[in-house]
Amino acid sequence: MGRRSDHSPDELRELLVLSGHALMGERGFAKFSAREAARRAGYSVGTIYNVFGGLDSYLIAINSRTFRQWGAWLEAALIDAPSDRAGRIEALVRAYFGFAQNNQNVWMAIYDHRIDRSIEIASEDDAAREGLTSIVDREVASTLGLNDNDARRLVRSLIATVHGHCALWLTGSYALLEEKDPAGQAVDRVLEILTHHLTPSES
Amino acid sequence: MGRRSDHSPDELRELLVLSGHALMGERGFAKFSAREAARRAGYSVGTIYNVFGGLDSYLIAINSRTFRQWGAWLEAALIDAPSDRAGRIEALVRAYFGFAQNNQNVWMAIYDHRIDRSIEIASEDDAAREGLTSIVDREVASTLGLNDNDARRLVRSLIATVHGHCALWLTGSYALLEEKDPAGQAVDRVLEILTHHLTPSES
DNA sequence: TTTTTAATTGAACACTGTTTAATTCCATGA
DNA sequence: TCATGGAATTAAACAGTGTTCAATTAAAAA
Repeated sequence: MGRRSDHSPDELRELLVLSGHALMGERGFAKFSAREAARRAGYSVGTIYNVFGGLDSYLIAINSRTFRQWGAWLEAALIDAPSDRAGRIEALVRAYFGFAQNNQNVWMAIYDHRIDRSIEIASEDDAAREGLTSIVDREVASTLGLNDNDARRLVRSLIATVHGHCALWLTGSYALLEEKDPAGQAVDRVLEILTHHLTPSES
Repeated sequence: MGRRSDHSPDELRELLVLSGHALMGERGFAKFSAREAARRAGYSVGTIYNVFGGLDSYLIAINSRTFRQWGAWLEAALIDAPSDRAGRIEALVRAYFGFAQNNQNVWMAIYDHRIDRSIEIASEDDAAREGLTSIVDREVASTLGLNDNDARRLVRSLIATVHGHCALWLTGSYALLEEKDPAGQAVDRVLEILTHHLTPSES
């Protein structure tokens, strides 16, 4: 069992997040077990409560790791993307789907974990979430002839549009059960929406 | 405790679905307990396994009830809706959101319950799910100048679009945290998309 | 070296879902 | 009317879970 000289507080925190994230990837949210995650890290459950204060905060930390990986995945995809607007949008949406498909369990865990509004999320975890939308902000909003606030709202609405397709697809929900290319549908919808928000000179 | 003369098999099935549905509404999927649902119906857990064969089938039956209520809610909203196309679409989307907001726990349980692909859903439960999309089919697809298959795909993509807004909103996800009128955003996106798929004479 | 302080554990508690032997009840036949 | 066969129902057992907290252990301070 772990001795406190084995790891600094930060190392221990990281170690637990790593083992928890790996377990989440194997089992998914429904079958996740904090006991098992601690066991695999070489510690006992209590340590998780010491380090994170509670299960919710631990799960938030695990999901934050997913958010950071997701952001990096999108950035990587944008490097190889074409330079025209439609091409970049398509690359972004397909990368969104690609990450979700290649990391189904941890991706879905983000939305499976319902956080009570009373619990406040640490600024570091908040940043991980914000990082993702800021990529889309940078990629989409700046090209639109809208004031900042309208652009912000539109970007978030576009994220919701893509999310809806991805979520219904990966959860195997009825609506998209027979759809062969959900990402393609999402791309089409996003581009259709965007043409409505371009100034004439941009279209 | 329940005696078998108290209820016919069908009545018992219905009784258990009712108590389970009520409990789901109170507690939500994460805190749902089959034991407690059976207890409130006046039976013990084992009865649920007898009647439904397993927890998954029980949850499917509970969610089917939600689907039927949801469908009825939409139909009711369409009766009072204006007769112009945009007005009816808006009424439909807002009713979609309205049901979800007024029945948060049971609505989310639909998507929280991940059904293993191996488990087959009874035709009755399938119909409950299909009923919902068929409402949108009837309301939207027939007005479009598309062949049947394209219209089907588009309708499902529109459902995914609305679902994404509703899901991110109700789960309190980051993207829509500050959005005051998520339903309005969904309506706008749907209408923007639809104008792309209308024949010139319809627009 | 002893004392203090903090990290870590392990056990207890009240719950789950799931299975199965035992019980209880009902309908049928004598 | 009463016994019996069979089906509905239960209770108990099992292996887990999250959560808390006294007891223990190890490192740091004195």
